[in-house]
Parts: sequence; structure tokens; C-alpha cells
Amino acid sequence: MADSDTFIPSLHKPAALLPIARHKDALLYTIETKQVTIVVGQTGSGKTTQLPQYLERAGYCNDGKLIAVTQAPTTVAARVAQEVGCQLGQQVGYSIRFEDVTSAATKIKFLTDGLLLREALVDPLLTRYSVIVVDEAHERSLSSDVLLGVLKKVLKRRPELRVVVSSATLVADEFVRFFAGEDGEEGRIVNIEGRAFPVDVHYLSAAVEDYLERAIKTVFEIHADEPEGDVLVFLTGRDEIERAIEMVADRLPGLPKDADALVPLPLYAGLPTEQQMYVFEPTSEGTRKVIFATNIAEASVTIEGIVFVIDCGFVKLRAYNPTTGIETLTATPVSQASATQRAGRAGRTKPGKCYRLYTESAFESLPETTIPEIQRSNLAPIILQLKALGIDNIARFDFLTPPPAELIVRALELLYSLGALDDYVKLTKPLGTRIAEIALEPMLAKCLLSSPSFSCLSEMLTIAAMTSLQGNVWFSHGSKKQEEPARRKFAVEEGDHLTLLNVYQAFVTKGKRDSKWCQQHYLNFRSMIRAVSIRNQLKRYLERFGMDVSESLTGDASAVLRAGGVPKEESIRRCLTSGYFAHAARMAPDGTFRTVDGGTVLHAHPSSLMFNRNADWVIFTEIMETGDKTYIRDVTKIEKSWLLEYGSSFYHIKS
DNA sequence: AGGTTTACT
Repeated sequence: MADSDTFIPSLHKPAALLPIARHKDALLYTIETKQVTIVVGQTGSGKTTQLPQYLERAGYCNDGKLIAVTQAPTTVAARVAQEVGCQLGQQVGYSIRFEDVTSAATKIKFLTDGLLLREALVDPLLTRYSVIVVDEAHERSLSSDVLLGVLKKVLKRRPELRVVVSSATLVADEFVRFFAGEDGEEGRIVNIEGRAFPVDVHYLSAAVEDYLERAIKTVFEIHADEPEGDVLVFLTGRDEIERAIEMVADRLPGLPKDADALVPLPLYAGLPTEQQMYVFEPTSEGTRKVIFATNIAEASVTIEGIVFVIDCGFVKLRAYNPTTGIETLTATPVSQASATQRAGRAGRTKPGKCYRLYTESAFESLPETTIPEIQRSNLAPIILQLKALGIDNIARFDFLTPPPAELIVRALELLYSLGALDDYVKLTKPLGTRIAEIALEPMLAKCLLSSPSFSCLSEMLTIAAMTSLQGNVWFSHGSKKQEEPARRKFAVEEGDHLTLLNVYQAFVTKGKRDSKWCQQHYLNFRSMIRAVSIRNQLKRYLERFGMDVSESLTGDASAVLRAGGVPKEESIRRCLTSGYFAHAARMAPDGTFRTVDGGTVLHAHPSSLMFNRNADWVIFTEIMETGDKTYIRDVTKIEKSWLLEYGSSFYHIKS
């Protein structure tokens, strides 16, 4: 409030100047005459902000229907509401996991594609909507791919429905082909691209061994030889970014005395938001920013004033190995599409230059596009969702790009062993339909749904919420030496899950849900608040299923309560095994773990209690291979016999 | 003895 008289720089062009304005009539005509329209244009062309307003004014909301837009709901919705001149949640609203800012008056609704898919569970033909805009479809995320497949089916049943797919140039044809009807007619693409400035691309004449070193050298060459303009360097991860910044800092004293200042800045998702903001601050006279960024700067975040781009040619990509069931995170050569997108970041305000730290022939041999997520992910969650939508034959579902058969088989095996699918590969009732409905990863959903039979429903609700935070429970501000003892205060011998339970209980009782208390105990306050929300949401799901969620005073988690003669902690560990039997391992004498088949060496993640403790058999929630090691996280001790007791069909399939 | 691209239900 005290700052109400400061100036805020305008981030946005007046609507009339946006490239889309010139194409308004063409767009509305195509949308009126064709069921599917593909809009090609860069971020910033006004697609997401203007198009929904055009549609609304053209009468697409007349009979009480809504326009859905699947794009960064919170930020874009606020802007459109402002342009329309309404309060957020009135004509323009948005909906994300824990927030529904819509009302009976809402006509334009921004929501995530995941949420829209969930709405289809209740309303399979999405009858509330007259137009559905699927934004940034070229990014080929798992959920937008599945959504497009579902929409293709819905369109057959709803001739009046309109779908708008927004995409970058490179792949627009793929969407046209995908949606082409029996007549195979063309002309559904509307190109609204604004003029970008030319970007001069430079390659290395010979490959280099150490691209980081070469990147730094290039930064200093640009700084010495080129006119003003900021530099954006694409690297693969936090580690590299931090090293790069040190390297620049080390060499700054070597600059001539009269040289402009050079300011290195990091940008990656894990960076606290306050620190991310520095990269957006305009450079002052006589300084040049060098931003070292991950892929976040390729599409998600746009920084004005970039004139030079340095591209290391690699990106860290997630993949899933269907044979081992292990997820990997490895540096992979970028695709040509990615490299083009990166280069384009240099030409937003004036002509720019892009330096690729590889040879031109290396570029030629890169894959044209990045492999879509659907071809490298664990498909169990989406297969469940499709089944819940009544799409039973997964192999025959019309995917934009079909996933490999091994991924489907692996997912079906797991779902069957969890009891979500029957011998006819149909969703079981009620277990399968409920696992599909709960917004949790299937193994965790199974734990939660079987918790009443282990008399630990309240505890599993908490554990499910806490593990959903995916390792963001602990806050590290600076000194790591103080962090460890702080964690140990909450430690429970049996493992990480019970420790997490302990942390949550302490937060809501002793900690009084207070941020200062979190700081004292090295806990991430925002994550803990989120855990409370997730827990409430999960509880509501269970209520809807008619389960008894009345929570009698549960008391302290570390206290051993007895239920039917079994210690509470044992019930919880058994319950966890009933969902995570497929994630089992045994500790070897050297403190590392082996998978059940003995084939893979696993390491407890340094944030796990089991990092330096003894155990025999364990289950774990997360497994990921990075670089040369495979880490497991959220690890809990179990008895070997429980694996067969709860996961017999899984181990039967495997042997 | 040591760590994860970015989105999200």
C-alpha cells in the first residue's frame, strides 16, 4: 500500500497494436465455419488475451455457454479481466487446483488442461463450453496431448463445439493432419505471426570438449566486441549455472578499466522468486546483463532486451524406462525446434545474434523435434484417466503420437497389480474408479484408499499430502550444517514417511501453522501450507466416496498407538507396502540398495533418513537416475514378507 | 557422504 505511487513498467502493448488484431475477421470466420482452427503465432502475439474476447463479443457465450482457455490461468486471467473491465471471477475467471475464481457470470474461463480433463470425468462431452482454446499445444505436454485426443472424440458428438489449437509454426501441420476430417480439407491454419527481427546464427568450426568454458569465453568476446544488449546463455541445470557465474566473477578483474560492467545472473525454477526477479530489471546505462538460464527461458519466461543468445545445445529431459520402471533425468542434445526457439529469443526487440556451441553439421544431425512427453513417461496415471472417461481400448485411442507399446504394457501391469484393473483390463469398482478420481499418483492413491483396513486413514491422508510436496519440505537458507540437526529432531527410526507425518503433526500443533516456527525448524512454510490444502482436498474426495473420515483425536504420531494389537507405525508401514510393493529394495552391506531382481544399485537420496542408517528391506516413493547414480527418496523400512502379502500378483508377473 | 528441466490434477 505504501508503494501505491510508484510506477510499474507496462509489460503489454495496447490491444490494437498486437499482431492478432489484423487477423480478427479471418479468425472469426474460420472458427465459425470449421470445427477446429489452428492459430499459429509466437508468445506475445495476443492469442490468449485477445481471442477469447473476440469470441465472447461474437456471441459464443449467448446461450449460457463458456469459453475455456487452457493457459497459465492466474496471470493471463487477471490481465484479460482488466482489459474487459470486470472484476476477476465475474465475466472472466480462472480455476486451478486449489482455487476456483469463477461465478455464475463467468463467460471466459482460464484453467489448466489437467483440470479440464478432470471436468470431463463429470461431463464427458464438456457441454458447458462452446469453444475450447488449447494453448501452447506445440509444447506437447502429456496433458495437452491427451486433451486433444479426447477433444477429437467429443467433436464427433458435438458438431457445434469449436476447438482452437494454438501452436508455433514448426508443427502446425501435425495438428491439421490430426484433426482432418473424412473430407481431409485444409485451410484451417490462421497465421497471426508478428514480425520477429532477424537473428544471425553462428556455429563453432570444430566441436569443443568443455562447452561451459567456451560459453564463458564467448560471453567475454561479446562484451568486448559487440554493441549494447543483454546476453542469455542456455545451460542444463543449477550446478552448471552456479559454476558459470563463479567463472564470470573470477574473470571480471581482467576487464579493461574503462569497460562496461558485466553482471552475471542465474535463472532456474528452483531459484526463490525474489531472486528470479533480478533478470527482469532493465539494465542501467553502461552495464550488460548475462543471464545463465535453464530451459525455463526457452518458452515459459520471456526476458526483454536480450540481443545475444549462447546455446550449449543440451537440455535435461525426463524419461521413463519401462523395463526397469526407473525415471531418468539426463542431459540430452536439444532438437532443432528447440535450438530455433532458443535463437529466436535474441530477436524480440531488434536484430540479434545466436552463438551455438556446436558445429553446423552437429545441428543438421539433431532430431527435428523433441520427443513428446507421452512417449517417455509413466503412463499409469493417464491410462487410468482415459479408462475413467470410458475409453477402454487404449491401444486404439487416437493419440497425436502413439506411445510405445512397452510403456502401455508396463502401466497396465502395475494398475492390474494394484487392483485398479481386472482380468479383462477394465476399471474395477469401486477401487479402480476411485484411484482414477483422486488427484494422486496411482500407488499413493492405493495406499490412501486401503488405509481404513489398516486403521490409519488420518495418518495416510497426511503422508499422501506431504509426499505430494516432492521434496520441498525442507528449506535451506544458507548453512547446511544447521539443517541436518534440525531435521533430526523430527526423525522417526522407521523411515521418511513417518518422519514426514511427524513434521506435519508438529506443524499443526506445536508450530501453530506459523511461518516463524517453520524458519526455526528449517521447514518451508509455503510447502507446509500447501500440504494442509492438499490434505483437505484428499479428505473431501474420501468423503465423497462415503468413507468415514471423522478424525478422532489422533494425538502425537511418534506415540505408538495400538489398533487391533498392531502398533500404529507398523500399520502405516504395511499400508504403504500395499501401494508401493513395486518400489522395493534391500540394503547391501555397503549401505547402498539393490532392486528386488538385484540388478540395479540404488542410493538413498542425501535428504533421506536412510542415507546414513541401517535397514534391510525398504519401500520408496520416488526413484530417479541422474547423471551416473540412481537415487531413491522417501524411504521406509518394511518386512520382506509384506511384499508377497500385498504385491503377490506384481511379483508373479515379474517372475 | 551429498542434490532436480518445468509444468500440474
